[in-house]
Amino acid sequence: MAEIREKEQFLAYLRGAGHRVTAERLALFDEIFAQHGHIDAEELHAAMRSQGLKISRATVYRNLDLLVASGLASKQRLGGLRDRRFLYEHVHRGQHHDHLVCAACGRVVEFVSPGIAALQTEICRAHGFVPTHHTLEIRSLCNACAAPGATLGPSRPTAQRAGGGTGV
Amino acid sequence: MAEIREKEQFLAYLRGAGHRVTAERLALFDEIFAQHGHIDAEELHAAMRSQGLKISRATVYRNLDLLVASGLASKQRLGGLRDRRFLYEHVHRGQHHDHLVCAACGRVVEFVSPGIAALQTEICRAHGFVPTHHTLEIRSLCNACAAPGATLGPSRPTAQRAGGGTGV
DNA sequence: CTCGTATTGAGATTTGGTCGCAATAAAAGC
DNA sequence: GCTTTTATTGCGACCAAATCTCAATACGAG
Repeated sequence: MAEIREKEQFLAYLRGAGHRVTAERLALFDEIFAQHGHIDAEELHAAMRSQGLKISRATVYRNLDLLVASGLASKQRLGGLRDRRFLYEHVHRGQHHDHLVCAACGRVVEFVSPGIAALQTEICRAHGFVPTHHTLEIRSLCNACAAPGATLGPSRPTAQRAGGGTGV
Repeated sequence: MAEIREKEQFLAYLRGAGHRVTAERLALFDEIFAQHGHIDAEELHAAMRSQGLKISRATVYRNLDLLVASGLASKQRLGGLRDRRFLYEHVHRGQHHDHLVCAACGRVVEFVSPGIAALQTEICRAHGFVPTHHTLEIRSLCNACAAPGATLGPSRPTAQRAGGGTGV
């Protein structure tokens, strides 16, 4: 549990924005920080219920938006299989990574690339976009799915984290 | 009307895959090539109906998938406002571009960046993805939406095309 | 502790997209 | 050209994801 700073930040955000601090909001915070990778609202709700927590679906959806507004969670649809639902992910102060997702099986790999980050900024500036709040996503095919006789189905929705700054 | 080659390609694809050439398919082809930017299935359907064409919603959806399978149209959700629906775009032989989309107003700018394309390939290879079929999307904020007192709403859903190879 | 009001829960509703099936119409064969 | 076969169409029902409504609840200011 090293997300104490983050919880402080969440509380500060809530109070600063005139929102109340409710048991549901804290529980949701805990849950999303307990989760490892990308998770959707439905799964999050199920996970909480199965722990005996009483929280409604609507509340999960509503408060996820709050968590995103506070800057502590990101919400995005990743391409490929799982793009039917929004996926949420907790954010650790300032740390940013981008996503490489397999268009066939939905596998997600997180990566950090200084090179691409720089170009991203260039491109934004060149086209009248401000160079902040980027989100970059590359949709491609993982080796397994690209293999000749690939089954082309959801194999394992695992997300692995790539070592920072591969130098690429 | 310079999309004669493309129509040939579509017909070739249909026959090659054992599909029939129907009036609806040709009409849909014409419509998507008559459209300028990204358009969703619902809008496409409405546009066709308003021209007096009789085609059902289901048929539009079904045949859009076909058009994508033929390689003549792309289907993707772009981040930001309009990410509720899939957006379609006709594809001119082999030409590829990526998207820069405003997370607030949904404005989309198309760009081509050799530099980013190269890094994309590197990153794919580095993480066990095959370096083909990329789709790269940068979500950020356009100047208008990032401005201090921005209204933060859908201003104009126009898509402008950026000149090829900015050298960036 | 009391009170005003934001928040919650349950279910209805909306939205985007797919499905099942009878009617229709490509296109192959004669 | 006329059948025959069978993919395709259109319609409405259906499904999933997310949002909304509104009465009941509970946070937190005073």
